[in-house]
Amino acid sequence: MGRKVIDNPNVCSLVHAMNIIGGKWKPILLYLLSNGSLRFGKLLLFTPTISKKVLTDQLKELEEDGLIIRKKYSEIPPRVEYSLSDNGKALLPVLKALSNWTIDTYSDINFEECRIISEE
Amino acid sequence: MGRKVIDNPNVCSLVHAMNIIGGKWKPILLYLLSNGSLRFGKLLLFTPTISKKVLTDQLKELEEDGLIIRKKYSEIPPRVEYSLSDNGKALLPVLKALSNWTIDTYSDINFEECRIISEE
DNA sequence: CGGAATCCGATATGATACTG
DNA sequence: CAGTATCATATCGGATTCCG
Repeated sequence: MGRKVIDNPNVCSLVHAMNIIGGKWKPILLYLLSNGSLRFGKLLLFTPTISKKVLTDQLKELEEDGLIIRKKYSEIPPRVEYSLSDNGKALLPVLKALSNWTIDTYSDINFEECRIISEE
Repeated sequence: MGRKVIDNPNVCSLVHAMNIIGGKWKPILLYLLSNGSLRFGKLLLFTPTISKKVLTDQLKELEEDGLIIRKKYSEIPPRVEYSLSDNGKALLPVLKALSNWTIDTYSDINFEECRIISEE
């Protein structure tokens, strides 16, 4: 009786990747930041059904994993700007490829009609 | 007071993508099937810490989402073979790109040392 | 052999109220 | 404005048992 060893960095790196960007809102947040920095309130506005707590948690995790940068201005009232790090920017093409695969594969779903609408 | 509409198929397709491949073991299962079909028992063997229930659930979801094909042979004892569908195969380059990004970005982690070992 | 059924704990997500 | 703190709920992942 031998031994089967599956020694594959691809598998393990994928598991790691899913831990990092697998959160429900994380791809959205990264995409929202792809055109420049946004304040906490704007991110909250653009993802309408997210709660403050969850947004805070996910942003904190993205920052800890080095995908976004949090810049706090010591003003009253406080202001915080979030933006993509270089690592976060490097992920955008991958997210784009994943998006394209999804659109091609599930052509019965009209992603054009999927809208996120906020009052401002 | 105007209205802010974020109408982006990229965002929505990404959410859909994460629903489909965001499961803890799904990238692993897809990768394991990249070299050909495998039986239920082999998949269970190659992902040692997974339970039967979770493996069953995840395979069922992957099948329902059209990424894998389940072929059941009416034998005693029963035999079931799982393989990638064309859609599943089309996802492999994306998973590879995600893997590469992860390895490049988190170079402090040695994914080479990450092993999955099973007796057989 | 390849599940299904059941139960359970852990984690993820969410609603609400409060604060510097 | 940008969070904390608290509580509640939902979903996920896992252990065990049973079955054709």
